[in-house]
Parts: sequence; C-alpha cells; structure tokens
Amino acid sequence: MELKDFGKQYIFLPDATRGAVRFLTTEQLKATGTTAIVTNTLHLLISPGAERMQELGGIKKLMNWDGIVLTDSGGFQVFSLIHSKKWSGKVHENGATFKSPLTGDVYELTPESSIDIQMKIGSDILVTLDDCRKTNLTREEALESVERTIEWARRCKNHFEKEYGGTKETGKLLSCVVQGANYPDLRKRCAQELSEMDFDGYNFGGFVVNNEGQLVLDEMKVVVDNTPKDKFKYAMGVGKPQDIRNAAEIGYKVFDTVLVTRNARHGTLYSSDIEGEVLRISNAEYATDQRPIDSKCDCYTCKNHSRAYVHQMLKVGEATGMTLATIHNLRYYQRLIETLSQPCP
RNA sequence: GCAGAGGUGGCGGAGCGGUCAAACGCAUUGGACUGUAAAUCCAACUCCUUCGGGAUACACAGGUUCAAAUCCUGUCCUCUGCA
Repeated sequence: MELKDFGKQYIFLPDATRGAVRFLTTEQLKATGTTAIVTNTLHLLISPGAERMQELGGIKKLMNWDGIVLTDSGGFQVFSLIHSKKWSGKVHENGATFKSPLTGDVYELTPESSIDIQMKIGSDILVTLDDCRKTNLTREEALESVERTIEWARRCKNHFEKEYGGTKETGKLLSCVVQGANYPDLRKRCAQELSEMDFDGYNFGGFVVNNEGQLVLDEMKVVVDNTPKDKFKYAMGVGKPQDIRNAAEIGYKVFDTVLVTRNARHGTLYSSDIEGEVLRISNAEYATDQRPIDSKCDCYTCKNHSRAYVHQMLKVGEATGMTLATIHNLRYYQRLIETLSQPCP
C-alpha cells in the first residue's frame, strides 16, 4: 500500500510499542495479514534511545519490517505515567520533563523533540505531541489540555516543515490528536483549529471509553464532523471488536489497541463460534477441547492446534502459548477489518 | 531399639494461650484489561446461611484453663543421627 493511500481503507495496526509485537517475530506478524504497526516514541527514546535507533538504520531495518510504521508521540505516556505519578516528572507548557525509572536519566519531551525522535526512529506516520489526561476532567482542565494540544501540534508541524521539509520532502505523513475530553464544544474547537493547520490525519485522543466501558461515540462523531473529509480518521486505542465496528460506522478508518495482544496473553481470545465472540481459553471447559479456537479462522494457530493445546501452554506459562494466542487474536482482528471493507449484504 | 526433630487448609509453609476459619506462596475456579511500566491485576477458595451470622476444624484420644493450632498425658505416623 502506498503511504498516500493510508487510511483510505480500513486498517488495524497492532501495537509494537518497543519494536516488536510481544511474543511474535516479524515473520509471524506478517502472516497475520498485518501491514502496519504502531511503535512508541517514549518507549524507544528510553531504550535504545533516539540516536541509537538512527544509528541502527531505523525501526524498519531493525525489525526487518517492510510495512508501514506509525509512531505514537508519547502523549499518552505523558498522561499514563507522569500525570498519574507513576513516573516522577512533570508536564508543563513546553512539554514534559521526566526521569527514566530505568536509569534515572532525565528526559525532556517537547513538541520539537518528539518530532525529532520520531524521525530518528524512521516512522512513516508521525503523531503530534498532545496533552492527554484522565477521564472526568473539569472544564478548566479539559480546556487547558485542548489549548496545549493545539499549541503543541502547531509547534510539531512547524518543526516538521522547517527542519525536515514536511510531507512534501519526506514523504511521511503527520497526524494530529484531538483532545477535549467529554466536552463536545471543546472537541469541536480542537478539531476545527487543528483542521486549519492542515494535517494528513486526525486522531481521536483521550479516553475512548467512559467509566462504564462504553465507547464515547458522540464525542468521536464530533471529531469526524469537524475535520477534513479527505483525511484519515484514527480512533486511537479502539478497541473491542464491536467498538471497532461502531467507530467504523461513523467514519473512522484507522484503529489500534493493546487489547488484541494483551488479551491474548491473558487468555481472552476471540472466536466467532462463541456468542459474544469472547473465548476465555484458560477456563476449565477448554482443557480437553480438541477443536480449533475458531472454526472459521485461517490463522496458523487454528490450522495447527486445538483449544486444549493453547489452554495448556498458557496455563503452564509457556511462551508458545502466548505466541499462538497472539497470532490468533491478531488474525481475528485483521479478518474483522476485512469484513468492514466489504459492503453489507 | 535409643536419641533428637516434627505432624497446620489440595500442596508448601507461618502462627506457639485469647484479636485464628488460621499470614504468605503455589495450585484451583471465575473475572478484568480499550494511543502497553501489564506473560499483569482483582476476587473466590471447610460446610450451611434469610449474608446479620451459625456449625465443625490445626494427626488421633483424653486433660488443664474463663479461653487451646498453641500447655500436659497417651496413641499412631514421618524425618534425621547412632546402633
């Protein structure tokens, strides 16, 4: 697929946060039908570091990956690690300053440095640094987040264009993140102001589900309605299979979620044989089940192994169990994406 | 046979007079996970219950005490050392 066509069709990107989809080789990843992945700026910054990534020829060479790479900006980590005080650091007007829990080294993530790092990683699709926060924000907090996100997006774009020549020179795409929490007017304002800056894609940021676990479709729709029709819409972190279907219906084309791979490792698999499509492989009932996880699935796991085998391998903590489960879930998601592309009968 | 040490929930293992249905691990059984600090986390795990409790329980049988898994006596069993 040509990069310029990214997001014209539905696409699901697994998270290869640190340069690998956990428990999978690049070859196994390709075999699931995956054509694009997400890696993370902040994780790769901490290890192996931006300079080292560049020295090694970038993520694609390192992974031997010939598909598309999208780098998340680190905005979400700013939220989940620094705002939540899991890492020591602080968020300020200029970005975030924080200490690596690994080495104690102090890092400064700014809109400009985020772009620099993403360039050094060798990303195809960059994401602007955003000020992501928890749910249930007060209006003031949400407003501050929106204003900062817009300002940082502006700085990212300026830097990307001045320093690297922008999309024209690099052939890379730059997408931005829309914040605004659950305030539709703030979402709208954020979407409109970002649209004026003309990005290649618009990503729905913040938390995608409410406290009840329901996808925030209304907020998501505001963003679709207030961003350019011809640019891709990326629902970051979405989601459960049904959430992806619902988001697709209102106009989102690009998806990623940790659920697919994390659930696999934790024994929550997907199967069209099961009502509700969730199969908890660790449950006792599968200990002697000789059937494949999903009778309609064409993945390596389903073609070669039984539910009982995956159950047993996961139960005893064999890495192979994680691998087989991850392969299946990823393939399930890729097939889900294929069905979205087909017109409803 | 003699001398030590010891027998606690499915397993390992704390507790050594009251706050013990008994820490903690493991196993088991459910559940959660949504831009990955996650091969993680949560819950249940003697029986009954109208969820307030109730009844049995720490090898077995007695005993001391207001009160025993904890102290005493006997029985059975296990391990280590010496013959």
